Amino acid sequence: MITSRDVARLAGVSQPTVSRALRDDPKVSEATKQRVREAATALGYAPNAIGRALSVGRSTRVGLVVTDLENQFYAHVIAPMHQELERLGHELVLITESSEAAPVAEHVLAHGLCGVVLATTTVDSVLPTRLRDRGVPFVYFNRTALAVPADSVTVDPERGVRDLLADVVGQGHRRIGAIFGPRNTSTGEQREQVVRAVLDEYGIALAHRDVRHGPFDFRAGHEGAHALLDGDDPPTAVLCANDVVALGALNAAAELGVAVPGDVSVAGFDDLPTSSWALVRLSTVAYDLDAMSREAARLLVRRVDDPHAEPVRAVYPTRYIARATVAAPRA
Amino acid sequence: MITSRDVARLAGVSQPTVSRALRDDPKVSEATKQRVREAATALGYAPNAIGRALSVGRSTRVGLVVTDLENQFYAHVIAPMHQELERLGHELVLITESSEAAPVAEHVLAHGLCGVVLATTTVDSVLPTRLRDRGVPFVYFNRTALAVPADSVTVDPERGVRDLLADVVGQGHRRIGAIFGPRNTSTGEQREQVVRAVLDEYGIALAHRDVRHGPFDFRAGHEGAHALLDGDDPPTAVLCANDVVALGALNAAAELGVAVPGDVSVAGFDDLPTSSWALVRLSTVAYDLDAMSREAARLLVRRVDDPHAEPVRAVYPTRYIARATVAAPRA
DNA sequence: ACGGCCACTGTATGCGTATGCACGACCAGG
DNA sequence: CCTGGTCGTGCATACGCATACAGTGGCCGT
Repeated sequence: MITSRDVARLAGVSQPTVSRALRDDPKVSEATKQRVREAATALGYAPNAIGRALSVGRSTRVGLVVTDLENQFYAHVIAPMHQELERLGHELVLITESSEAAPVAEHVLAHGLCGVVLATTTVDSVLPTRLRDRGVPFVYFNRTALAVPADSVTVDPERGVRDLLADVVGQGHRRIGAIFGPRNTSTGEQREQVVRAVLDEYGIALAHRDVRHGPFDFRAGHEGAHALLDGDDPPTAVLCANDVVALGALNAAAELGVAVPGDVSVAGFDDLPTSSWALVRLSTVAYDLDAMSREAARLLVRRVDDPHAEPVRAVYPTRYIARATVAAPRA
Repeated sequence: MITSRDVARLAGVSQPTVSRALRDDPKVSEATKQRVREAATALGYAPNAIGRALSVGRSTRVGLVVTDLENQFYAHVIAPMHQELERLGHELVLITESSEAAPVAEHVLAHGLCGVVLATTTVDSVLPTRLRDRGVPFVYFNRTALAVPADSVTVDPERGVRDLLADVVGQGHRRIGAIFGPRNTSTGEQREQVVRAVLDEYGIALAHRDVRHGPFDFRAGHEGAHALLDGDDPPTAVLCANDVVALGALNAAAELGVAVPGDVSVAGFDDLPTSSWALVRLSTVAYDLDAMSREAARLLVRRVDDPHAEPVRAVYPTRYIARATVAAPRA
């Protein structure tokens, strides 16, 4: 391995001067910088991140805390976030939040991560508290747990859901069912509230038997839709917690021979690429997940550089995209 | 941060003794180990991975080199691999192979990764050579570049493709088209060869105009199928490089109003979860991607521990899964 | 001409852990 | 009683980089 010492020897300076020169310290003369840079490129020197991390007390690695790596949704979070972090000179390491929060917090410290993005926070998680107590910078992504304030990047479902429901109700649906997300997630809770509030404006209430709750995964949508649609008097429309859930529901409908949107309308939330497939054509609520992921990366890096900056709460707007899974109920 | 020195003070021993005791060095007496362990848990001490990495010259972080993080396929690689690595006490960091190979190799050294998994090698990539020259342990996953020998985990398409083609040909297809993968990937090349060889046994040759080549992504399948199916005399079956490509093809068919399998049969390779959706029901060639991903993780860790171990080449068998996208051509 | 300041560079040290080596204690054998 | 060995522990140091601090030399002002 080529070290700064090797570069120093070649450039005829001391090791600290190499360190300073390459980091563009103004206290080093231009001439020296030039020589050092030449020596560095001649040797193919690259600073050792481990050494630097040990020295400065923190690394350039940020963790992304996620529970369900197989979930399609996160692929579209990881990719842009990773790209943005790379652009900023940081690395992405994946962390799955296995049951206990303590391991995650310890993990962060022990491995010298400079900060973490929490993408699957539950409102009752102790992880944010732990991180705050240990002084680990973090940002909420998508979901939050506002008891512990921090930078956050979230979505405002209002506009999109309002327009979605305008379409659904406008088409004539009155018996509306829903497969909501977990109550202990801010996104699940918030979307449910908005749906109920807007429907209330139309004088529509969700029947208890038409409502399901479950995780944000395919299975929840699949099982939920089976339960909702298999009876003798199913709702004419099913609102889903997100697109992945909606995909589960669409497939359940297909299995049951229930036509979409002929027999039942289905709507999602997220507008994943899959949702625009010709085989799917899911009517859903869209927002800029890509931009959000990048912003989360930037916010975290900013936070790491300046731990006392005022927390920013970025909120992304939503819009309804009418495709082919919402239509008028059968007469 | 709590260091081994703090533990040493509390336990009344020296710092090196703490280091040895916690790593279960036989040269430390049981009594001392006991005291050290107690002190460590009392303080909530966790060894600092950075310090250790600097000291031993390598870390416990392994890189996964991938080009297309959005690709569904890799979600099903990353999840199990990550889990297995975690089990083995390692971390996963994502690396995207941006154009040049040099950056990746340097990156690995600079960030002290203990090894990498190459999941998107091309046969003409210089990365394997670079890694070998720099002594960085690595394993090939899925694809290989055999010019540079190393551990590898791959798939043997033979059995699955043979059975698939038996079905396709048995159903009566003679005009068969294909959207193959890139020629500079071992998987693309190998699958194409097997397909051609087996078809040859049936006395069938692929017409030049019925063959497309492209990356292993949705778009390639989508555009390829548009090209193949939009003419006045399309093939009656389209073999796809993998499931993601097949999904692109299925959607293109849907857009064109071409019925599957009524007007055209479509087959894939991989058997991703999506392929078994009721909306998709893709006939495809399956293998145990989950087990492969885990094995790659284990092999890499083994290689890191013993750089001179004999390279192992794990090859996974395939089997054909007939679902609903392959049927007899229209009379 | 000399004090003082600025610009630059080198020296020394620290970050947390691992490890070669030396040392002391203790025991057995001669 | 001394020698030689073993066992357990501490000491010193290394890993690669960053940084506080201590110089060194030159230049300017008086």
